[in-house]
Amino acid sequence: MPELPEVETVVCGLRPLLVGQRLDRVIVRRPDLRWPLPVDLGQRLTGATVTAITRRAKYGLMETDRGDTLVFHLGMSGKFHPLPGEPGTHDHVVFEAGAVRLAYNDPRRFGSMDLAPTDTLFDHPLLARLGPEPLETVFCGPWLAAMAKGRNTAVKTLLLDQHVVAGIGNIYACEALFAAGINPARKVGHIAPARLGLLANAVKVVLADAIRAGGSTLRDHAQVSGELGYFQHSFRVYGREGGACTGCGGTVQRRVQSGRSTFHCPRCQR
DNA sequence: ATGCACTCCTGAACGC
DNA sequence: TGCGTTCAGGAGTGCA
Repeated sequence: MPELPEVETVVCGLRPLLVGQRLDRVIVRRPDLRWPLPVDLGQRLTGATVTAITRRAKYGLMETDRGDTLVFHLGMSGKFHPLPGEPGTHDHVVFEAGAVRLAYNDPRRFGSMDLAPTDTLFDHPLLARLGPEPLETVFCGPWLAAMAKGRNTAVKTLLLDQHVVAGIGNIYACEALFAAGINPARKVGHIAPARLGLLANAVKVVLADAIRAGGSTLRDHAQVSGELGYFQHSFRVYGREGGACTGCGGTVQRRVQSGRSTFHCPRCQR
């Protein structure tokens, strides 16, 4: 389940393979991902040279010399992998550039791709209203406090709101709340600003550590090289229901919060 | 404006 | 062994 660290890992893997390369051929084999791909996506990318590959929130951005940028989201199960032979069932888009042949593979098809003009890229509806990057300095305790003001929602829900801060998903929300010692169900409007400062800092530390580990591989995530991330071995609460809390030895609990599993230690997180 | 349920999809894990 | 059920969840949509 790609969140910010996983997308960062994928983008870093794509960069050395594609930046500076001319895309000889881009073949759309299955256009019905989360949204229908633009009908001319393959045609518009074919012949273009990739000039940069970056990331915004959980989106990858592949810029070309034709004034277009490919915006892609990995959804739940999207990955890029080298394609030595024939494409398989879930290899929906194939990129060929010289000796490089890559497939975008996405069994669940929650991912998406679109093309946007580079000069107005951040006006794209998927990107325009995103909150700040969690690793940038704008995202901090005072920012969280401003976002929390007057809100009656659970603190975990606020962390998952991409308009508040962009790129955090279920796993890292759980881990950051544990690191900050805050109960995920606590109403965000009632948390002292100082504690929100601890939380903002915890988000940064958890994400930076996860990027360093190549992300987390649970079921789906893999780097472009096929290597697996290993941050899942560092989880303190996520997926550890019934296990001993690494902080106090108590029991990690799971509860469902707005349809998602939330893991926390009731003793360490208040 | 805010908060919530619902929806998309498939493979893995689980229960009988 | 095999079938049916449940779960995982990012994020847009639509409703109260």
